[in-house]
Amino acid sequence: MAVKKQPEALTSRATAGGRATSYDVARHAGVSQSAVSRCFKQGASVAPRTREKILAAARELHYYPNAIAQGLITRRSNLVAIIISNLTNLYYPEVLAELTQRLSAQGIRVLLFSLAAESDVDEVLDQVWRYRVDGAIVAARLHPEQLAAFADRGVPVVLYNRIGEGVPVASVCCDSVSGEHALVDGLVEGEHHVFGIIAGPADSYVGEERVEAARRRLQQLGRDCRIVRGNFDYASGDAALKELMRMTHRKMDALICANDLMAIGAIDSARINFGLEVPQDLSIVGFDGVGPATWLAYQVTTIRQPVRRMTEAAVAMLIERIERPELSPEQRLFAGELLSGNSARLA
Amino acid sequence: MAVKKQPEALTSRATAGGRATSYDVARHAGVSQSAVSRCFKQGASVAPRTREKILAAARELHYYPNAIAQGLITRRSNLVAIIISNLTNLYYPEVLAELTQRLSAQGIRVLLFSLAAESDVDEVLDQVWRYRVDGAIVAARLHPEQLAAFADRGVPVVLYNRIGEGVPVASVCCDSVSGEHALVDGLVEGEHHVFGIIAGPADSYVGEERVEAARRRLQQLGRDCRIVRGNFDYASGDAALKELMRMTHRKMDALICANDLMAIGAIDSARINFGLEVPQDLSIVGFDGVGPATWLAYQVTTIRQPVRRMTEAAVAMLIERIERPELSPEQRLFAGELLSGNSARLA
DNA sequence: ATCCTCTTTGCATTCGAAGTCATTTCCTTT
DNA sequence: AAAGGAAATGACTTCGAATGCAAAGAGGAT
Repeated sequence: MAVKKQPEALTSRATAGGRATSYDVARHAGVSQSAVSRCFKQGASVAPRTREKILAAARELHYYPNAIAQGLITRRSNLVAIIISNLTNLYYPEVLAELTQRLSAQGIRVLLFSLAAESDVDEVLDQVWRYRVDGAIVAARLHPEQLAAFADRGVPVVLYNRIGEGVPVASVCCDSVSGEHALVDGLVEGEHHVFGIIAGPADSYVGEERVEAARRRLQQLGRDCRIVRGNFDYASGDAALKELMRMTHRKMDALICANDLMAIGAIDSARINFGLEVPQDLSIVGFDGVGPATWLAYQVTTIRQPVRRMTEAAVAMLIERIERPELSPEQRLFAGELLSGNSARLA
Repeated sequence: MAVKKQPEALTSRATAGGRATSYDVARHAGVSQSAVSRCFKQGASVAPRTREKILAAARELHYYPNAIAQGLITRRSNLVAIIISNLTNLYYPEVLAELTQRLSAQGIRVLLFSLAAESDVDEVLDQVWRYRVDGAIVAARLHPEQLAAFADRGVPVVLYNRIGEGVPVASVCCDSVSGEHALVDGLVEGEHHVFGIIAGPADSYVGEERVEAARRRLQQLGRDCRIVRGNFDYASGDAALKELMRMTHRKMDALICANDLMAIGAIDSARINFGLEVPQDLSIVGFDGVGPATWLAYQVTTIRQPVRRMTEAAVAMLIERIERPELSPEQRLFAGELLSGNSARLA
């Protein structure tokens, strides 16, 4: 059995250009390491004069508590993983910025994972486990087993704009159904007759939900529609419009797009490739309320997601669950706001 | 002097729903903790049969090495901070996604900091020091003292699209001078006479550099110009155009914008607010090559930044410096590519 | 069987801060 | 002045993995 060395045997690294430790500060201030630790902890018992001495020493040595060491001993990394699949979507950067700033404000750091392909998910999760994140916010498609892995490991998750498929998971979504109903109702009352829909990629939860909601509502109101699939980007809006024009013999007078970017692509295509007036000849609506939707040239009629409220809710839900892991999985649905815009003749 | 406890006194957490440690795996496989550690380390000496046993145990217990503990002992967190000021810029999401994916591919994790206001920088840096990141990529304005702090702490930095002001720091930039020269030369040869410039916010490095390059070149070619300041966003392109039209009595026939987003705002404004044809009545050029610049409605004549090559260089430079901190600060300048587009009559 | 080398393995220690517990200090009260 | 109690402080251990070092084992040559 070995005998433990005393702290004073440690050499100071503070002066050697490296980073100071709590021991360095302790020695410099003539106190124990425990005192230094307490000094940086909220509500710990330290005499005012001692605190002063220690803080002065800390300043002098440029001491910053090592979050890695803190994480090890407290079992709280103060890290949250944010997993996002397609950052180039125009919609997600805003969400990411909001989430990051809100988490920062709560003293939580963001470990960002951006997926190039869905197949990378497992590698990403591997890293998520290794870093012992306190929680995760996910805006990417996960298999049920992958979601279950979070539960197994006791890592709280909040899904953003998607729900757990088969697995109960906390989530924050923008209500596709009410949004699409508002759009469809407006279009129908606006005397449109031939409807087209541009769907998102098949593996997008919100994409499918929006299209399904729109289709159902049209059906309820006795209207038929043609559906073509896009992939959420500008070019696919253009391509899908061309396809729909072919299918409907150019009779289409209302187009519902699963997101704004495709709506914008379709608007440009209608005007430039088909010489149509939007909305006189063709009404086009989108979903999301991204920045370009309000540009003068477009003024897309769309449903704006309440990003601030949604991110606020996501962060709040996650933090709640980090602090009280027993909380049940809750789904929060936010109604979007109808932006009347100028790209559709709504009643 | 206290006597050290033996590892077997530790209780297993592997079965308790928590996370398995290397001790749990060791006990399960009937070996020592050191063996487990070696087993997960590249090129360490472990007998094949032992390795098998350990890997099997690890799989069974869902063991993932604790990156926090590894970081503490090895003094390598494998974390890199990415500090970005305005994520909503349309240009940065692409950069961020590229950087994140490239770093991931190198086994490095990204700690993301998104600034709401410049004043937040110091709080962000505080966190950067605490997490003992191995390096940082910065696309935000830092004071010389803030840059110096990185050097003091031996944390390598690479600046993205900005250079160290007064402090030598590694950086990756897109060449504003050659880019603006190409644009200006094209415009001048294209028989334009009344020039306007929409600058970026005064605190933007690239903004100032681009405008200065354009202004100088115009001067060299004996052309005068009016300059109005925007803030890089769409609305400010519109506002600045109005201001310039007022200043030049609507005679302006060439407009140089410090970025694409303002160019797009100006194009829309020219068409919609002033009934002008672009480029027949007014040529407008931008800078960046963001997604919307290639949309059918705009087809902005601009300089596209080679984002892939730039991010690749930034990551490579950072990793080099993490491994060999003595490397000198290098500045790498990438030439942009002229996208001829359709928003300007170039010669 | 003996000796020597090379590979495997385990022990003990270390990274830096947090927290438990025992001890000391300080102040108040009588 | 003594006693009581609260506040302040320090010694020591702990988190989980990496690693220097010594011991043990395997294999080869003689």
